[in-house]
Amino acid sequence: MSSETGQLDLELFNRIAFTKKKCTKCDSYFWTSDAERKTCGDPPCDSYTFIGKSPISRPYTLKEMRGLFIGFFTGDHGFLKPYPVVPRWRDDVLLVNASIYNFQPHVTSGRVKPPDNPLVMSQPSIRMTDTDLVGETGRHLTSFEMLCHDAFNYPDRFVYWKEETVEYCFKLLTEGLRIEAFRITFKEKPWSGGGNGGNAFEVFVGGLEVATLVFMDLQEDENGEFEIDGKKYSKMSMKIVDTGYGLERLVWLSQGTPTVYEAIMSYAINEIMDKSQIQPWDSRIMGVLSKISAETEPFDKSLVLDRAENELRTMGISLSAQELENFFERSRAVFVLADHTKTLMTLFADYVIPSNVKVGYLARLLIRRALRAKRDANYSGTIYDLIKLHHENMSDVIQNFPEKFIAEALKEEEARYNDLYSRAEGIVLRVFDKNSSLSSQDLVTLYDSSGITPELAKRIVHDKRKNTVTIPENFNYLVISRHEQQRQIKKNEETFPDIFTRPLYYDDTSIREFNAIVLHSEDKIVITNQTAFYPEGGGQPTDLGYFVYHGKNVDMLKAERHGNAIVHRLSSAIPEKSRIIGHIDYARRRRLMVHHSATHLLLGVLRRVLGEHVWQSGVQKGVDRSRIDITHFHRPSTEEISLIEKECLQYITQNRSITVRNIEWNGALSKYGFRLFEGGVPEGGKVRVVEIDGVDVEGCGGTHLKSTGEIGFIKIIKVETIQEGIQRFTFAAGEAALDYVHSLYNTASLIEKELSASSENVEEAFTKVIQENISMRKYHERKLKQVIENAVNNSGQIEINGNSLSFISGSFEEDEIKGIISAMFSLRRDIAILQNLSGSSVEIRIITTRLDSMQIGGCISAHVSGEVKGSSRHAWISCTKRLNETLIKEILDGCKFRGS
RNA sequence: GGGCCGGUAGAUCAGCGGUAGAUCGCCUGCUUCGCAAGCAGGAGGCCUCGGGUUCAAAUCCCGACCGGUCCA
Repeated sequence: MSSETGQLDLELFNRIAFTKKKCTKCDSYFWTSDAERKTCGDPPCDSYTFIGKSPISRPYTLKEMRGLFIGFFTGDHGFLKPYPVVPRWRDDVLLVNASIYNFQPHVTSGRVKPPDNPLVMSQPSIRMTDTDLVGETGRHLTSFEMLCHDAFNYPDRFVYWKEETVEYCFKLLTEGLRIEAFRITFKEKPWSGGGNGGNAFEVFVGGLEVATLVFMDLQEDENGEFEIDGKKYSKMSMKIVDTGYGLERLVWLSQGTPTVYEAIMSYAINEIMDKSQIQPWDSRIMGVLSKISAETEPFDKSLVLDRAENELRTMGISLSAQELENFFERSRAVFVLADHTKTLMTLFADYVIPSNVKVGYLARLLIRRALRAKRDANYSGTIYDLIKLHHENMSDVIQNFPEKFIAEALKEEEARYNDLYSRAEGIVLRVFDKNSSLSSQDLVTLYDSSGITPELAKRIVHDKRKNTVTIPENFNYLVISRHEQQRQIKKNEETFPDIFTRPLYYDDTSIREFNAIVLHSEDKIVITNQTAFYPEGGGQPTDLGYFVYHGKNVDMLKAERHGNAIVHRLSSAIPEKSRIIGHIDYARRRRLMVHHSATHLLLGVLRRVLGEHVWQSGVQKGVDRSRIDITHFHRPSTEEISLIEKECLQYITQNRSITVRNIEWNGALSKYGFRLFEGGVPEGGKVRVVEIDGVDVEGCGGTHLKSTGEIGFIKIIKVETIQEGIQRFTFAAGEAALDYVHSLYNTASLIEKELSASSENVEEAFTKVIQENISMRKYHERKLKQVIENAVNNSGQIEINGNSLSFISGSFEEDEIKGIISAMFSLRRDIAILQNLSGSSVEIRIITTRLDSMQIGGCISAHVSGEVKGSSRHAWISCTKRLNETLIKEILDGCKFRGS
C-alpha cells in the first residue's frame, strides 16, 4: 500500500542519493544508492556477504554495541531502563516480544503519557516461534535485545516522524558504524502487531536485516479502511515511531563470524565445547551452512545439507553426507544449549516457575530442550552453571539473579524430566509388545500424552526389541491436527451510555447513605450522577443495599463499572431525573473491606515467608471467606502455613497503617516497580496505590481499612494446588474468621459427642472406630465367602435332558444372592436354580450360560404360579410355592428348552 | 485456556461386565558361619470419589477430584 501512495517517498532519500526500485525477485519496493542493485537485500532474494568480511569498521561486543547505540541517541532522547521480559502489565501476551510491548496498550492508546519522549532503550525480548530452528540456521535465537528509539507524536505535540527516523538510522549506520551507504537497503513493508499497524522499512546490510523502522498510525478496527495481513485498521490520532534494531544482528555483522551464536556468546560456546570434549570446528564449513540456511526459505535440513555438501566440494572441502550431518548435529546441540540457557536466565530473573501452562510451559520446554541438547553434546557441566555464566556476562542488562529460586526450579524440572526418561522404556515397550510394532498413531499418542519423542521411542525399540520403527514424515502435522479446535465464540457485551458517575466510596469508605440523581434509566437499570455502591471489580464483589424512591425501597442487586459509568441493577425500575437516596448494606461492605485489606496483608506475608517469586495470579474476595492464588512451586507445609498465620497476626497486632494514594503511572512504576500490577492493570493514567506500611504495595481500586488492626485476625482455611505452580489460599478474616472457628468448634463438639470422647482422646477414639470398621468389613467379607462356598458346594445336582443342573435353596441375604449368582456364572453351570426363602414370598432365580433361562422359567412358573421376568441368561420368579429337587426334575423333564 | 493419556497392594503395572491378579518390596520359617540367593508360607486393596446403566461394575456411561503430557 505504501508505494502506490508514495507515503515512504522521503525527501531524505534525494539528499542521500537513494532511489526507489522494485525487487526483481520478490516485487517489493526498496531504496538503494547502489546503481547495480536489482534485489531488495532480504534473503532469499539476496545472500549473506558479511561472513568473514564485515562491512563494519571493527568488531563490537554486545556491550560495546549497546553502548554505542544508546550513546548515539541519548543526546536528544531520554534513556529508559529495560522492562521485564514477562509483561505482567498486560494479559494478552505471555512474553515481551518487542520493545513496543512495553507501551501497549496504555501508551499507544493515548491514555498514559510515555515515560519519556522521545526515548531510547535496549529491551530484552523473547520469541519462541522459531525455537526448533535455533542452532540449525545459524541465526535464530530465542532471546535477543531490541534496541529502539521511539517517538510519540500527539495532535498537540509533534516530536519527529519518518524523515528524521530514517535519517537517524542512516547516520547511525554510516557514521556510527562506518558502513558504506551503497551496502544499505531500505525495503518497504507494512507492519502490524499488538493491535496497531503502519508503514515500515526493513533495513538490510550484507543480506542481514539489522532494523525495522515502523511508522505506526493505525489501530485495529473492523470497520477500518486499511488492511494488513488480513486485518482491518483505521487511522489513529497518535503517530508513533517505533524502531527495532537487532543488537545481536549488529554485533554479528560487525564480527562476521559464521553464526550469530559465536558472535554474541562465545564464552558459553567455549565452556560447552570444553566440557563436551568437542574440538574446534572448521569455520568455513559453518559459514557455508549459515549462508545456505539464509538462502533456503523455508528451512529444510536435508536440502541445506545437500546444497552445503556441493558448495563445500567446490571449495575443496569434501565431507561425506554422514560426516556433514554429524557436524551439523554436534554444533546444533552446542548452540541450542548456549541459546536456551540464556533465555532461561532472563525468564528466571522474572521468577517464571516452570509448569504445564502459559509462560511456565515455555520455560519447561526450554529446560527439556536444553537437557536433551546437554545429553546430545555430552556436556559434563550443569544447566545452572551455564545460566550463571550467562548472567555474569549480562549482568548490566539483567540484574536480578535469584540463586535459590533458580536452583530449586531446575532441580524440580530435572527430576521430573529424568523421571519421564526412566519411565519411558516401560511405557514404550508396553505399547510395542501389544502388536509387536509402533504405528504412527502410537507414536503421536506417546508424544502427546507421555512426552516421549518419536526418536526416543525408536531408540528404545531398537535397543530392547531389536526392531525398527518408522517415524512418519508428517509427524509434527499429526500432532498438530490432533490439537485442532474450534474457535471460542466471543460474548457480546452489553453497552451503556458513557456517563460519568462520581465514585463516593473512595473519598470516604465509611459512607453509608448518599443522594443521587438518575441520569439514565432502562429496564431495571440506572446510571446515577454519583454513587457509594462499590461496583464489582479487582476481585471485590459488588455492594448491596437499596435506593429510596418516592418513599419506597428499591433493592440494589448489583453495581458494575462500564467505562466511566457505574451501572446499578435494581429490583424494579426508577425513571430518569429522579432524586433518590442510596443506602448501603454496610455490615456486608465492612466484611468485604476486612477481607480486601487482609488479602493484601496475606500476599505481603506470603512473599516474605515463601520468597520473592510469589506473585498474585488471581483473587476473589467474599463476605465469609476469600481466596488468593499465588505462584509457588508446591503446596506449603503445615508448618509454613502456621508460620504465615503467625506473621499475619504479628502485623495485625502492630496495627500498621494502610494508605491510599493516586500516583501518576510512570512515577508509580519507577518508585514501586512492576509489582504494582499484580492485581491487574489500571485503566486510567493514574495508579491508585494501596500501601500497608512495610508489608505490601499494590495498585488497587478496592475499598480498604485504615490500619491492619481492624482486620482482627486471619485464619487460613485451605491451601490447594489449582494448577501446577499455582497455590490457592482460602482464608477468613475478622468476624468471618471467628464464624469459621465457631463452625469448626461445633463440628469438633459433635464428633466428640458421637464418639463419646473428650477433646483429649478424640483422635484415639476416632482411630479405634476406623480400625473396628476395617476389621468388621473383613470379617463380613470372609463370612460372605464362606456362605457362598457352602451354598455352591452343597447344591443338589440334577441331570436333565443331558444338562447338569445345580439347585440351591435356603435363606439368603441380598449380597449373598449376588455372590452365588456370580459364582454360578463363573463356574459355567448349564443350569442353576437358586431358591431364596428369606422373604415373605419365595424367590426363584434361573441362571444359564448357554440355554434360555426365560424358557426354563416359563416351564417352572406354570407350576408355581408366578410371573417370569429377566433376560435369557438370568430369569427370576416371585411366587408362594416352593421347589425341591424332585419337583424340578419332574417339571423340566417334561419341558422342552433350547440353547439361547 | 484447550486437547490427549492415566488414577487397581508399599512400588511398577496387568485385568476392562461374572467370587480382585502378577512382579519387585515387606513379614515368618527352612537352607547358610554370615550375606546374597533359593525353597515354603504369609500379611498387605473403600480397584480416587459421586451419580447412572445392569440381576451383577475395578471394568460401560456421565460428572467431580487428583496426576502426567502436548499445544496456544
